[in-house]
Amino acid sequence: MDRTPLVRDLLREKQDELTASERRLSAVLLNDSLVMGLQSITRLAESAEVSTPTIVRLARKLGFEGFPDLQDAIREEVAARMKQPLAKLDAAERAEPPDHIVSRFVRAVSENINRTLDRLDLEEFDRVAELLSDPERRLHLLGGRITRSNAHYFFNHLQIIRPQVFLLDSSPSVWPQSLLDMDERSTVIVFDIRRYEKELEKLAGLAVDQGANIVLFTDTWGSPIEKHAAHCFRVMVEVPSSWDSTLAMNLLIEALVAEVQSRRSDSSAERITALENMIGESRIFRSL
Amino acid sequence: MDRTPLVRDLLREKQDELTASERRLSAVLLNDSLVMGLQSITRLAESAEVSTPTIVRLARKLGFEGFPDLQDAIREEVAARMKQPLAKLDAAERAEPPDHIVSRFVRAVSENINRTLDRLDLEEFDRVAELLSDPERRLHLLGGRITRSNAHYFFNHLQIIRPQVFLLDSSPSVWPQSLLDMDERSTVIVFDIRRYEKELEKLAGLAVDQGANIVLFTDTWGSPIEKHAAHCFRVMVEVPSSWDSTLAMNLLIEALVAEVQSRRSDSSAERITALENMIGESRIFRSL
DNA sequence: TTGCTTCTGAAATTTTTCATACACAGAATT
DNA sequence: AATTCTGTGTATGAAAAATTTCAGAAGCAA
Repeated sequence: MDRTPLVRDLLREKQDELTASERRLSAVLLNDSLVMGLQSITRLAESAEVSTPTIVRLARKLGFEGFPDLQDAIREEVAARMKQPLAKLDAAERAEPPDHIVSRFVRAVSENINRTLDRLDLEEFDRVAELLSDPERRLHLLGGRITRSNAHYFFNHLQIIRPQVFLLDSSPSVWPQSLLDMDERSTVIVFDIRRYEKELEKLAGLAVDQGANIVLFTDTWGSPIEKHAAHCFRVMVEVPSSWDSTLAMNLLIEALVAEVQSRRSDSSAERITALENMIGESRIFRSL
Repeated sequence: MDRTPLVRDLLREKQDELTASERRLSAVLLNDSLVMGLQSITRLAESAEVSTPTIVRLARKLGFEGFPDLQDAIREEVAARMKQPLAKLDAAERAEPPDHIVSRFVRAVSENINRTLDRLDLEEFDRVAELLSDPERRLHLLGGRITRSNAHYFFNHLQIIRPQVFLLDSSPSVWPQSLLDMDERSTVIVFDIRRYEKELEKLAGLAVDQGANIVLFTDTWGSPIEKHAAHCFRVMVEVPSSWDSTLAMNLLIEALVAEVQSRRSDSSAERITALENMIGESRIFRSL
């Protein structure tokens, strides 16, 4: 048997030459480590939601005679992988140099996420989800220099799901106006990681004085805002970089978004439909 | 069909009841971790030097309806084994209720990250890092409705590290002004995931016409911008939520930030010091 | 707009697969 | 020695798979 290039590599290599539906197919194949490709062409077509001719065309594009020929190559590849001990797969299969920044980064991020979850109190998560699902409560979001992006991301989604969501301006000079609205029917979500910013603490303190509830996202060292916060998520942020990683934080945010959405799926569905309509209409006015 | 008993175990278990040629067949199957069983019945028969009826008989003996049924079971078994051990990113062993949204989320995110990395071309990553590290090139960032937050995050960091970084306004009506600056010395970083936005593509096209280089972050289904892009990162975004997850994308962004920073660590250090000073001074003016 | 190219899947066609019927060989039983 | 039983393979056709053809859809250029 000639040293056929691996189907995986072929797929990745030719990715650019593939058409839309061929790429859909390729995604399905790469997803399950090619195992999907061991079905009949018909079933594979259904799985990938393409037609059988598309599959044949892809096979030819990769240099095979037809689908069965491609399938043979896949089978060999799978067989070869099955012989390896499982533990080795991860490192062996991925041909990355282990010291490449991406590899080191992923290791650090995995560690961060794991340790963040270790510390996460699921009941607190649920309580916060409930708090954020209450449409009667106003939500104010606020972040620091770096974490403002995270606040923005959270804001972006929450605003679609529910009413009464506000993102504070990046300039502290206009915060006082927002502060006026923060009372006992408000929840303030603050992001504050290392190089904690005085302004944030100041605002958090004032908000609490007015009766607002604070939900804090911070790192493990502890922001000064913790003492004001009703709920607090501590995430790991260290990575091999001059910067901190907010990935673990984003994970929590995304999980919260998913949970809040599912808690109010009925009402948010209406809201989303209304929103889509508006986007449709406003598009008319856009030029470019 | 939830046939929990593994084919492999079934074979070993019933070994005594098997006839001579059935046993020959069973040996072939067990030999290659069942992968041989994924061929057509004809070829499997040849490999094991038995006749096709023998194979059907064995399948029935094991409790399957026929050969395809057995083959399905084998395929599932192989697929299960091929599933990558998710490095350290695995919430399954954790004490969390496995069906809690957080747990499900983490599992999905792990998969996304692994698969995204599987597809990542490290050389392309390096080329993009180099592109972004060139201080002579202007960088314009741009995202869609949801991905704008990611663009913002990237912008936030790049702007600190290097000069000439610009974030396009969220309103397309003012894009033309930015477009003026996009020439062959510009790199445009576009984020575009599903529910691809026409405006983004339009802008990308125009930017390319002016000679700009496009770096695209998209999902695996393929944004229409791909055809304009000089570099393209495809990330997995599916999670158990109504929303897509941009975590894998954030990972790439953070890794790029780290790499760009380290490539120009000398010059960016100066820049950061200067920035810190400015923050220190401007704080004087802040009131609250 | 109009024609041109590219992509895609429905449908028709060819090829292969899979299961069945059956024949035959050898072993065990009468 | 004749008869049954068991294990096996050959031959066969229905069913499914793989390929080809072709026409419509979608995008692009002029």
